[in-house]
Amino acid sequence: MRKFDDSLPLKLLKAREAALNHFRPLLKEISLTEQQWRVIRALNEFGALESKQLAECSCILSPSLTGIITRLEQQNFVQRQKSSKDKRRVLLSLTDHAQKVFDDISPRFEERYSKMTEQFGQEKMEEFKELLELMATVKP
Amino acid sequence: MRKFDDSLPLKLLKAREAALNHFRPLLKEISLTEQQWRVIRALNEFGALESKQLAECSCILSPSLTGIITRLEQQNFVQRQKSSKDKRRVLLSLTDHAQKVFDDISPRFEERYSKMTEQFGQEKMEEFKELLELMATVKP
DNA sequence: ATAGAATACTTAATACATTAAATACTTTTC
DNA sequence: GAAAAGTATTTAATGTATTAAGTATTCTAT
Repeated sequence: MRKFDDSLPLKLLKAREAALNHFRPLLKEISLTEQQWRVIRALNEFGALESKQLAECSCILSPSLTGIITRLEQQNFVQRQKSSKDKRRVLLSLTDHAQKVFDDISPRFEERYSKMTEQFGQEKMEEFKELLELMATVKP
Repeated sequence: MRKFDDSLPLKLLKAREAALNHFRPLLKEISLTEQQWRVIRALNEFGALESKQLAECSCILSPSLTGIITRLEQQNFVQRQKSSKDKRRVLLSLTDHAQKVFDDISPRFEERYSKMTEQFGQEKMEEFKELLELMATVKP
């Protein structure tokens, strides 16, 4: 039978852990969790987003996102704003403070990302990302 | 700057989610979480293990494992046994019940694993796993 | 125009992740 | 041989994952 270690989900977990280890020191430095940072990155790129859209693109389920946003709001990183057209919807966006923190720190993330890519190998990384995208499309 | 979606950790997360979706229905059927199943699979392959070894090989941190084992013990899947040589250590092993459940269900996991591999492509899967292993070794 | 279906978000409950600190035991060192 | 340093596991505290259910609002079909 297939060995324990020959498990795709486990390998994906280990690879992700290894990748994240390149960025944890920076996250710790700015006292943000991995998920909080993902949310901030998404809002930085897309501007204001509704909760559902943000959940979709950041790969976080709505119930989790509610708590994450609440905490980011308390720390003055994100602001909630109810839509006037559809009162069910909530618009989320970065505060000026968050934008500043992001602009300050993101070059250092980029730097580490480059080093990681370099260590892994540029070409391999391209190939790797393509395979990851392909796997993301495989349906049960 | 690099786009939000062009993030290795995010791609790894999405790929893992997609992979896990192949097995979630089975896990739900036997009412075990992904982590509980990982622990059971490890104990099935390696027999009795100390807590630290189990944490290491199943990629679960010790504090998390304590809770997981406690719950598996309550459900009669795992038994704790203190080492007589070193009273700090705890030996963990599957109960007969767990072994039976494992033997019954694992062929169906294998079946789904094969289908997933087939959909993805056998050769691509080999290549993919190699890249994942390589990534797991890249250090910050 | 309105009952009922659908949608967006939140709450609730349980399980796991992460970091720090505590506990209990073992090994080292002087 | 006892204090100090180290180790294995657990506890504690906070944050996130997952599923189900609740709330408020909007849409749809009569």
